[in-house]
Amino acid sequence: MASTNEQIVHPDREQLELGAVLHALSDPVRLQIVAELARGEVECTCGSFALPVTKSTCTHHFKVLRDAGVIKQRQQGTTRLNTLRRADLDARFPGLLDTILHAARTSAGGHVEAAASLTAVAGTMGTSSVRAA
Amino acid sequence: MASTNEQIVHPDREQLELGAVLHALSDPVRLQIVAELARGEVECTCGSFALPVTKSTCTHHFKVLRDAGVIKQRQQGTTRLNTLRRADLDARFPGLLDTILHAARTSAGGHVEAAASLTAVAGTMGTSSVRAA
DNA sequence: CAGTTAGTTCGACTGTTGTCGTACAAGTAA
DNA sequence: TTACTTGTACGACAACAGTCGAACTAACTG
Repeated sequence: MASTNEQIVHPDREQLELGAVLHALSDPVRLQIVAELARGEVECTCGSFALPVTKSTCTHHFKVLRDAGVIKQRQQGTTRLNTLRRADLDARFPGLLDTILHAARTSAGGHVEAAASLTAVAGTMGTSSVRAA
Repeated sequence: MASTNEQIVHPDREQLELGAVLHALSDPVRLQIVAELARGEVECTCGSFALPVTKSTCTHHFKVLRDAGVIKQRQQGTTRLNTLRRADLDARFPGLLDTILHAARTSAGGHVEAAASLTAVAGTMGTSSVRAA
């Protein structure tokens, strides 16, 4: 594993809180993560994101997203694969994710090109980091 | 006026930031304010909300909503009339407000009955606080 | 005029957030 | 085994958020 053998905990679908989700998505770094995650429906490692923060900060943001129920993390060797909990989010808050992602894409520009960097980085990644959905 | 003659500033439609809006709506008190504001399309005074906080905290929350561009405030005698900036929000972030309000209404229950209290309080209000849309 | 009403402003306080660096753990590759 | 890679854990820190109470301001009401 990446670190301790502590289990990765995710909230149940029924436990998702709107406030927590909105707060999780109100940070630009986390919104960028979710946007990249939503673009390609694949499992991405934490390191595959071109984020302007250090590793530890990155870990923190992924934990916030996970605790809010926005993403799911799965251990795979030394890496941690991330996926959007799209089904759960759509079930609890219909249309919320798509609406926010669309708003993030069209407005508040400047982070729209993030997907390109993701794709570029993904090309340099190892074997098991990305797999087709 | 309620206090100083300082002008009430609102951001332009183009200046609305998604992160700020999401952050503004991630607080339960503010979400309640917006939900009540959205229910009846009228101008409500700050005091017409049955909020579980003091006046000064209330002022703070209204300022956050105003700075984020979620609401518009207009001075009217000693009171301040609040309206949702629905048109601006819909223009910048299509569907976002309705989606969040719907999510707040259906899920995360417990604040759904807020509208009833608003109606009750509105009935006790003075003359110019509520007017038909 | 004095009193009431509606809301702001100003500290103050506590808790949370975003950030970092260093140290560490676990798997993978040489 | 020895590195290297990937990520976590742990302080630490400054900044911010939400809360309150007290003082204040301005309009309205008697």
